[in-house]
Amino acid sequence: MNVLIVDDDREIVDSIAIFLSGEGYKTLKAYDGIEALDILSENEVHLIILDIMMPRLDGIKTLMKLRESKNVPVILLSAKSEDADKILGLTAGADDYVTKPFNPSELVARVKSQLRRYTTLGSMEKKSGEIVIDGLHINTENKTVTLDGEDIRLTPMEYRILELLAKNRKRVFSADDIYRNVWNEATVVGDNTIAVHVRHIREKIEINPKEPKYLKVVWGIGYKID
Amino acid sequence: MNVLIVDDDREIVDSIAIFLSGEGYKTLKAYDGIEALDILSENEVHLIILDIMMPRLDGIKTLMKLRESKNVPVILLSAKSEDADKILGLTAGADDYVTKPFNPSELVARVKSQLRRYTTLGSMEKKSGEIVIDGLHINTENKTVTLDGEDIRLTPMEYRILELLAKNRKRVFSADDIYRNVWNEATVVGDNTIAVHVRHIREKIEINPKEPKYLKVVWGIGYKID
DNA sequence: GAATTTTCTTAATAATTCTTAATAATCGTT
DNA sequence: AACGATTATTAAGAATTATTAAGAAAATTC
Repeated sequence: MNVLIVDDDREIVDSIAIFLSGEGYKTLKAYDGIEALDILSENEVHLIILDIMMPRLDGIKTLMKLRESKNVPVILLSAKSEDADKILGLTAGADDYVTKPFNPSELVARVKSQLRRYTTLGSMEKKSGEIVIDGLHINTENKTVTLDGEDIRLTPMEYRILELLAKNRKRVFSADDIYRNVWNEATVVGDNTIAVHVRHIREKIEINPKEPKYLKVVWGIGYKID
Repeated sequence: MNVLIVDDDREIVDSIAIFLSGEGYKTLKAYDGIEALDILSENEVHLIILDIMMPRLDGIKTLMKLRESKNVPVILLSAKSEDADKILGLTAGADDYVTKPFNPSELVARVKSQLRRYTTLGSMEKKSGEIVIDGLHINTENKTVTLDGEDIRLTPMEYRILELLAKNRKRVFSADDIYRNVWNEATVVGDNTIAVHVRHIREKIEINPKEPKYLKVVWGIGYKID
């Protein structure tokens, strides 16, 4: 992993470089914004540590310039701890903001944190996109359901109810719980909607709806899958 | 975008919620780690703001637990500004660390910063002019689309709708939203135009338009690609 | 300016969700 | 075990929303 360190104070650049090298990162150095952009255009850079106060081209302007073409994580560095500056920096496209003087270990931790998201990206959602309950497979990525290999066509509402119960096996949901989770609103009194949906789901995923294997009733309370 | 706020101090939770709601985020609330994990298992959460000091299950333990299955961005919140705590938190899998008392606007800026990386995902390298969704490649430079290598001929209007949805994956657009974005004007009542265009796009990019892989319907709301 | 393509309109059809009501199962009480 | 009360299941259909087909209107191309 290559980290570009940008600051007009060479001592700071060097000391940061030493800490990062110790953690196994390759470091590149620049001493103002123009130099930083030059290096960026020629090298592969995975993260940038960018000081704000610099001659020629300051950190914020550099950040805005590089954001036109690159999407690499940027940690801003600044002597000012003013909130307004932090907000400005973060709004301009920074991923983090550290005020000087800083603890080198904290900076290293923040570098690692940003890069971790880079490397483990893509799996923003659940790590496993599939819930398996015996023959019932629920793919939460493409919202598809198969039963013993056979594709099951569920309506959107039916799918959401099934996914809710499948995600929380053994937990019992009352009709009202389901309503809240799926519709995001309280139940209307004397409502039978959930029961109807449950029936439809059962018709599709149960061989014998009278003796449900998956979607079971808990009398007086609600429904569950276990 | 849904943000889960976790803190045993209800006042803090409520005030953060107010600020985030003002920015258009949906908020969910929990008052300890156990509650947080419950909510996480049932809801789609895009970012978590997590206090460290909490009864029952503290923030760090909660973070470690949820990292077993989820990869959602987490901003830690703590009264302690000790470097050691920050480092511990960041190492445990947090994406950011904010100390109390904090400036609400700064917190909002950090939330936006974390979510920006989430939404503009995939394009870690140069902002390539290409959107890739499985076999579907959309070249925003020359406005061309290919499906599994095959060239797809879309009309200008169809292309603009597809690009809009593809650029904002997972986001649901109502017919009116699409109208506003593509035509820059409000929808006429009782209009079916969007549905027809969607159908045409589907005919071209979906192998089986009945079971759309890319351009999906969200019943009662609109369309999306995810 | 004729031919072609693209966009929009209309209307019929299909799918999904919700409501209602009748029936069946379960439970607690006697 | 019989009873009434409660709760669940089921069926049928109404209301809502989406899909589809066909063709008219508008724009573009040659």
